[in-house]
Amino acid sequence: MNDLSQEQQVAFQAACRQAGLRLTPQRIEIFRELARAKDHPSAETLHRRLVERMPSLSLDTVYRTLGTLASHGLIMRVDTIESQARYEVAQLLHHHLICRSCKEIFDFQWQSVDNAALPDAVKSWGRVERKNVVAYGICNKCLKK
Amino acid sequence: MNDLSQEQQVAFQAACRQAGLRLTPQRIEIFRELARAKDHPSAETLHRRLVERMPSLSLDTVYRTLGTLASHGLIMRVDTIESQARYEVAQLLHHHLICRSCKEIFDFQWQSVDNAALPDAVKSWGRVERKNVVAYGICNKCLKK
DNA sequence: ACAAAGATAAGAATCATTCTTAAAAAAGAA
DNA sequence: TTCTTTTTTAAGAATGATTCTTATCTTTGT
Repeated sequence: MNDLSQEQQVAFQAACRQAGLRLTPQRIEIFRELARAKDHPSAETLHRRLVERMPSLSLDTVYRTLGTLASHGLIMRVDTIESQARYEVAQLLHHHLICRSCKEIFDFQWQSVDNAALPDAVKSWGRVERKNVVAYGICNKCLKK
Repeated sequence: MNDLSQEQQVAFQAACRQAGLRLTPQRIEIFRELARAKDHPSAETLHRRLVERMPSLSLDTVYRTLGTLASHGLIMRVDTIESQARYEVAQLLHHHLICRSCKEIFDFQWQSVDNAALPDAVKSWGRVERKNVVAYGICNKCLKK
């Protein structure tokens, strides 16, 4: 646990208080595990990892907590065409590259898109809050198989 | 049914043959309905519409057919964070604007992104096949509520 | 028209997620 | 601290979306 995650943890706790969410060991551990994970895990994957440390943690709590945190903007649900929902801690702006074969999700930055204004046709649609690129392809590992 | 959809239909049938997929009335109607729809419908929505014309059509066939056509690239499954899968006919390159409130999906074009090369960091990842922007916000209809 | 392979309908089964309920824990007040 | 109120949790039932199984029917090439 380095300074960054320490800081992230403190920020998380402050954000919970501000949102009127109680700080429970479950929420703290679920957030910590998600922040540490780099693979945009599903509820089930997170639960599998956490049960080692918190044997009584229920899968339902993981689902419920991820939903709660996402609805308060503390974490993000990732856009995918998979059947299982996957999550990530809302980090600095980034985009996703998804392997059609192994489903691994790779984060990348693309500031020219971040800074670009959306086309005029979109202006009359409503209020746009965020925009992300989702690219699909086959990663090198899978290409070699 | 105008010339465009007529043409689209012929192209669909040719693509099925080429892919070794048999041309059944179910597949033809499912594709036709999806091509006509502008709302990126789910399997259930499509089934509801089609049953009027094809009373014996099973929901399972709609699911199966959408899966088959998507795996052959004839249609696309849309990236969303919804629980139901939604589909669209693979049209000319476009992007999506999704309303967080009513879930309506609006298509738009953004050629500067289409033509832009991905950042260098991505080049070593593998083979990228497509890239789409997914923007979230609240549409005007919902803002007025 | 005929055989072989593929596709469909119906319903059972499965997977992912949410709901229900009673018990346990957090936060604020005394 | 202890009490009180309200939230959160665990467990398992329930639901929603999708897929599988099987027997029957169709398409397609001959």
